[in-house]
Amino acid sequence: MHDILFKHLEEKVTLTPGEKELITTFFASKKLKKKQFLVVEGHVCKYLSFVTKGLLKAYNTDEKGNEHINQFTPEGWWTSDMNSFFRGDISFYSIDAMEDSEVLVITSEDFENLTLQVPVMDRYFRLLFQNSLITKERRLISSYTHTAEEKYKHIVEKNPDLIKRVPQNLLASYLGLSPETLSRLKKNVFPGHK
Amino acid sequence: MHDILFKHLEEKVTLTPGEKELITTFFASKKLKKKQFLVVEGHVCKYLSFVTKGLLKAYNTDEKGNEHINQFTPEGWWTSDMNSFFRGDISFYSIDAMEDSEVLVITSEDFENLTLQVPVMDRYFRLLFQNSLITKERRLISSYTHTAEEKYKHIVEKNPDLIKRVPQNLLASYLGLSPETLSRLKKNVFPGHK
DNA sequence: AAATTCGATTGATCCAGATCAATTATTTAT
DNA sequence: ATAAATAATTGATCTGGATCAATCGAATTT
Repeated sequence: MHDILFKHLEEKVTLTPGEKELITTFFASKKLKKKQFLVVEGHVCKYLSFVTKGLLKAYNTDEKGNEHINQFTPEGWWTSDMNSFFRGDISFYSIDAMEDSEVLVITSEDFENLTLQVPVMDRYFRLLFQNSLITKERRLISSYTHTAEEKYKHIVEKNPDLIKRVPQNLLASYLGLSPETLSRLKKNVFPGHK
Repeated sequence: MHDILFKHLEEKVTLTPGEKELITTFFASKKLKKKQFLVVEGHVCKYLSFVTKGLLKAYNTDEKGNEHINQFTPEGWWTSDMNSFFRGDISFYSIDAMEDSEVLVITSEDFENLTLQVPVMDRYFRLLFQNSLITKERRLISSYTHTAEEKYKHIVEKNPDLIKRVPQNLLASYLGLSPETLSRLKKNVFPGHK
């Protein structure tokens, strides 16, 4: 259960058996059925969650009722409304399961204790956030500089795996496009294909 | 010189006198005249820089020759092309001084040594990156959901200080707008004013 | 202080992608 | 299996903001 978590932690930092044991005690396991919510927009996001199985999505609903997907989270990745989790504000995003899923969750108080008791976790999350920041920055620049078609080509190339698991309308939302636009531009990207 | 740096570090973590002394040895001071480059797009970004005076900008030039500003960095903030600095790739951004400025710089090897010798720096940067990530995420969602006018109103409200120091065409670039659009929408936001 | 460079404004036109609407798959639930 | 709900496609139209172009203003440079 925690094996996937340790595998990921140990890609970035070295852990002693004692630290591993301690880390285990901080996380609770949670099963989510498809469509079940982990966080609901407007509530406080109580958990930082590591996905061990399945696929979640985090999204915001704007004033006009349009949903904007912020993140897809498959196995081996973390998800949360960070602003809500770390600062206690109400959550801007809802997070729900796109498939039957399993997550390891930690509360913010426990997160604080974990980093104090196992300082190398600060290093792990420093590296994790550092990488996320690089990715997020790229996405932001891409949102300004790339055309709809370029954005689609790019994600197909970089995340072929994800494309297969995600309905097209939700992928459109993630890319900041309307479903119609994504449907149309596919013909240009794969002219010959069904 | 390093005082501003310590003031900022100590907002997030506690440092012993010994740690402070050690930290000091890792940073070199650098003066930049207005328009001078700290990094040039296409080269490796050698430094992570803490601005102690002045104002820098980080920007990318796309295929069509348009500049897209990624970040304005005034005193008390960090700047770098993180992907280049941490991974050694060539830099996607250029960074230059918008005013005569002073920065404290650290190389990536020294950054690695710093975090190993002063582990609490991992915590500091974990917290720093965590906050940056929250901000960057908001900007990304905003780029999809908000109109040009909303983006402008928002930044005027949140960064009134910055607005005064930044020419309008560069602010437009930061917001992903053309200078013409920003000029026009101002009339709607401040109808009475000159 | 004149000259040059750079930024801001205003007007006219254009276009990528959104929106509205209808039709046809494809899932999901019963 | 059948019905109901949801997703994808296609067509027609609209629009926010970009682009092109000219003028005006402000700041640097010599």
